[in-house]
Amino acid sequence: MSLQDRSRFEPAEVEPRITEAWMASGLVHPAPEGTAAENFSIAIPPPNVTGALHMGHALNGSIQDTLARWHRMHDKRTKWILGTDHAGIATQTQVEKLLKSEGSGREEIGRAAFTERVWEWRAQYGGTIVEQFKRLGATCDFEAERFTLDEGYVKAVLEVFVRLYDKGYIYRDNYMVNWDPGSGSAISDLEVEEREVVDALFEIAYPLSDGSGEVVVATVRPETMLADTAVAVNPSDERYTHLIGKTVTLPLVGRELPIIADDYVKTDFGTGCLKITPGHDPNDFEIGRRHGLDELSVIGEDGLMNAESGPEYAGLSVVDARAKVVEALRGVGQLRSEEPYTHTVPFSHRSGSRIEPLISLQWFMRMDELAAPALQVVRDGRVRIHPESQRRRYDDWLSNIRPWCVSRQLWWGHQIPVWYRGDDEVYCGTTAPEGDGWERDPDVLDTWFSSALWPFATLGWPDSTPELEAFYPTDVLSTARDILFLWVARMVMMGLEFAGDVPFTDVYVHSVIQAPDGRRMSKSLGTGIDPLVLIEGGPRPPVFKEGGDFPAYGADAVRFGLLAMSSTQDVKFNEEKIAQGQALGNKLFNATRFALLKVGDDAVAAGRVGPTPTTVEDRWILSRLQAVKAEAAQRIAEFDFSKLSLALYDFVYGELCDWYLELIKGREVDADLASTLLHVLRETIALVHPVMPFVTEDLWAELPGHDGRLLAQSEIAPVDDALTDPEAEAAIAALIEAVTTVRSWRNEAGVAAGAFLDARVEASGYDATLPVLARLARLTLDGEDAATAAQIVIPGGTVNVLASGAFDPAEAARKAQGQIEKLRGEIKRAGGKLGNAGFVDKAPPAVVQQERDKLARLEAELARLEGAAS
RNA sequence: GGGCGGUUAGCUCAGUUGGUCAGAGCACCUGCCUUACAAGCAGGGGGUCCCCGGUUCGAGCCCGGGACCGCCCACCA
Repeated sequence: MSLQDRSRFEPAEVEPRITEAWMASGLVHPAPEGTAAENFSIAIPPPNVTGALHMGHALNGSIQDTLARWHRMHDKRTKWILGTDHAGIATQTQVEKLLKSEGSGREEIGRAAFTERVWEWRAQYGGTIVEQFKRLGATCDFEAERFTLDEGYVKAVLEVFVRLYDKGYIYRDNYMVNWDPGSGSAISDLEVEEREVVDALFEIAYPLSDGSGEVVVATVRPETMLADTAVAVNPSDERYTHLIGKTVTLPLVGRELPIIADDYVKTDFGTGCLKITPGHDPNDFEIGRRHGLDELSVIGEDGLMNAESGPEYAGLSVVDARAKVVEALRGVGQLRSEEPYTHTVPFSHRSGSRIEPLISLQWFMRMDELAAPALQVVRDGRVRIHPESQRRRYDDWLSNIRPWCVSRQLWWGHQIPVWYRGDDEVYCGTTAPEGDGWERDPDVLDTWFSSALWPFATLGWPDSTPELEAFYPTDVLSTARDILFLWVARMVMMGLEFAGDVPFTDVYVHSVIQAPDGRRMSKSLGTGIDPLVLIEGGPRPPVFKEGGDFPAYGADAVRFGLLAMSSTQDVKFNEEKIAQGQALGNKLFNATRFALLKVGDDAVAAGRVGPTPTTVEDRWILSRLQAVKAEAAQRIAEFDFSKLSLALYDFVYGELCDWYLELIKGREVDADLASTLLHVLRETIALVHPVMPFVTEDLWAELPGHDGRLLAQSEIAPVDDALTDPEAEAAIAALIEAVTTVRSWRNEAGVAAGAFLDARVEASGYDATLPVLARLARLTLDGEDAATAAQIVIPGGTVNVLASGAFDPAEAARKAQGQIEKLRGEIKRAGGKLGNAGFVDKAPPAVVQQERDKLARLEAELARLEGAAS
């Protein structure tokens, strides 16, 4: 349908067609040529293969695509690396659920069949989120999609593991880990979240073995006493120094426990005596290692009490065992107190289960050597983190880094490339060792281990490939705050260690969009908003006070809205910003319609497009266009996407449409005007394209003067300083103020909206704009001799309104009186300021002068108004 | 327990180095179908810039204290 037959932009109709054109053009898949310094690349944070597009993806997708399109349109070979993450636990859980629904299970079908099943699952559902990114208009490299478990990626992961093993950074050890009973695996510190819970705090008396008394310890986990191997006190705690070296008898168990001294114990907390359970508490574990204590385990990896806990408890759940232990202690009279106690305890971020600290044989990675250079590049500015405030977090974390538990007791993931034979033969390599009897370690690596290699593993590392040459290091990494350590910091470490350079030069940490009520957007809370529903229309989720359906806002509007919402801090979802984007798209659409209608088919056919100003408003809009282009470039450079999108909006509405298009409505169209108008429109559309790609691409095709390439493949021309025109800007600024002032006056003086007022303009600075002033303010300027009935003060003079029946003189007088009073007030304030010796003496001369000018101006205005009123 | 951020119009938020800084969008009120757009146009009302001190000729902005709200980190039983 032709443009003139439509009066509004219909995204649903246009988006599929445009997407197809982009994909067919090959623009998303750049040839691996040139160097990374010349080219522009971004690696997408790989979404989980199980995932569906949520608001975070939509925001980050909008950000990255805006950057990609911006740089592509500035003549950079641009690659946006795309792929998905195998997401060990999430995916395994998903498929296990599926198996369960079939009455089967992972243990029943075995490892090989299970992983086969996951691959099948991925083939069937894994492409969802990638397609959803397409709906957003994202120009990721869909032709080179990667997966963190594809063949090349496996090669990279194994290579990295082996090299780290050979360096001694990766080692296997019995160590205290965060055991997640939910997933049946160890997890890293970063996957643990602290939650506040109310438990009971128990005080238990441990009698001294020599019968000379007792010590009282406090605990929220009495069941772990079965694994106690000591009682600790602070060495400087005089209440207990005489007991150090003695032993107590562990109630219920009868084991003798030494009383040891350790600085960890606080003297001013609890009883000052601490039961030590190295097998089930991270602090006790550390203390135990310091003092060479036994490490007993009474809780197994299944979360149940094990044989070690004794026949009475073995097989019980931790909770049941706790009750039973408390009961038994009460029975023997050793329970001293029980009271409610609020504290924070660790939970698994993934499964939601309460973490069980256990000693377990796991693979760990020493991080300090890798952390030092990663810290340095950020301090040096080789990697810049935006906003700056996030840098501190990065710095703090890397400065206090601890070993990383990298093994997971899962089946879905990169299996650890270590083989064992017998009790003491160990082999680590990228391929299986020669010979018989070798058995591979069953564990897989933490998903983040492979994610850490993302920017270079996706480009072909460890091979030396043209892709690495052309696109590594990448330029920008845009991500949410919650994975700054989990992912970003580790990429920096791995990039420096293995790819020989930083993985990216700028990290942009974007805001988190919260639900409209300020809560976290979450599927389980019902506070989530599906970006696709915003694009396509559909029911509003319950977090909205007002029900009904979202209109089909379209991808452009959603992109604009999300960018406009974004900030350096978290923000609440604001539907109005999406609507604002929709309005902008529609505005551009209609502005283009108008321009094409205005210039006519002949001018379109002639295809002459370029800046050929013949009037002051032409010079003005060309000058303003340079300004908005410069501002856009600056906003991109500082990653301020909110200011970027709002600047575009302000230009299109506040300058191009409200004023320029209105100003030229009264003009005959000549070839120069047509050329200028089409030029301004083209440039505007191109400038908006990175934020709102669909509507702009659609309109681009309607405009003359392009070379057949898609807008997405075209350039945004650089700012042309020769077109910057302060004189024209001043003239039009005055005109705008004059028009606005007269309109306001008319409204309040009761002038009918369409009526023309007889008037005479007595003001300087309107030589070039008098006719448009008259037209836009609806003034008739031919009553030379008539008497002035009212005066309106405009920049540079007045508009003298002549007596007529078109306005109410009483209202006009009242309006004038109001203005006079306001002016007197301002004059008084300015006069007071200038009468203040402190101000005149101490303020900078320019400020004082400015105030003097202001006072003079106000007084002149007042004089004119009073002259008219008297 | 440390660290960071926030509090500005009814709502969501901008406000660079202290001096046209009291703003935008939406909502609201008034008037307009002025043929690009009623998903539009023109005009308008509306704020103790969280509170208390301080610095300064001058504070939304700087300093001190406080209140409330978020977030991150953290091994007090």
